[in-house]
Amino acid sequence: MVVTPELNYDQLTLGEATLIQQQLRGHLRLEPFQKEIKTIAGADISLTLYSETVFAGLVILSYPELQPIACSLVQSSTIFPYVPGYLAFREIPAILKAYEQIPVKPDLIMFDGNGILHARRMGIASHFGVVTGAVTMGCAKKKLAGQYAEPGASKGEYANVTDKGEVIGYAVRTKENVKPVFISPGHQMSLEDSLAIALKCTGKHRLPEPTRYAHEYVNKFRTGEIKAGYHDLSSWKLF
DNA sequence: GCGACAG
DNA sequence: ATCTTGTCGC
Repeated sequence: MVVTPELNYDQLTLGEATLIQQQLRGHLRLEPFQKEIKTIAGADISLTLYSETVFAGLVILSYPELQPIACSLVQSSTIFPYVPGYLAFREIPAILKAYEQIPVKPDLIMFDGNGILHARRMGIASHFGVVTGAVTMGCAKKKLAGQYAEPGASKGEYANVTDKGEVIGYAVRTKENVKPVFISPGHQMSLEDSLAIALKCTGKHRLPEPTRYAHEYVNKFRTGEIKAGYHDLSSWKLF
């Protein structure tokens, strides 16, 4: 873990936020992930237009089955604006609350955003990983930084995303004839790990199962279909 | 100055 | 991100 003042992110200036990102970058670890993966979580937030209310959540899936087994939902608020490159300061406080509420932490977390595929190599997935010590990776729907050549149209094809001469992630075709998603390691895993895991989490949709379910659940949470708290989603299957 | 720009 | 209907394509 790392020294982080209070998460007074709401009061930070972009200059201060940049300094925090540069400091956190010094703690990034991208060594290959060794252990066996048994659970993987998807993290995401849902917002209401013109409101500072944030509906955050994580959905834990079994791996490699990719079946939802639990979810943690929390309502929070933020006044930090959305600024490309600083998404972490707007979403992490809320996601952290939902994460702390989980009794048994997942082996790794996939975020709806980037890991090191970021101008300063400190996207939301990397930021959360360094702050909590968790194993993380990113999966964004649009390119934030770098350049890439359009990958082949078949599912599973991919292309490197490079920036200043280094590979910082991949543009991955998770479904035939659909726009690619952008994969990158967040913390405690290698570039290759992130790509391999993303491909194994691909189902019938463009978004990998972890983030797809996370998006679905936080949205149901925002509309009132599901209540806040930690919910076990698999016990009923035992009967 | 110009273009790019996760959610 | 969110507000929204039908519609084209696999």
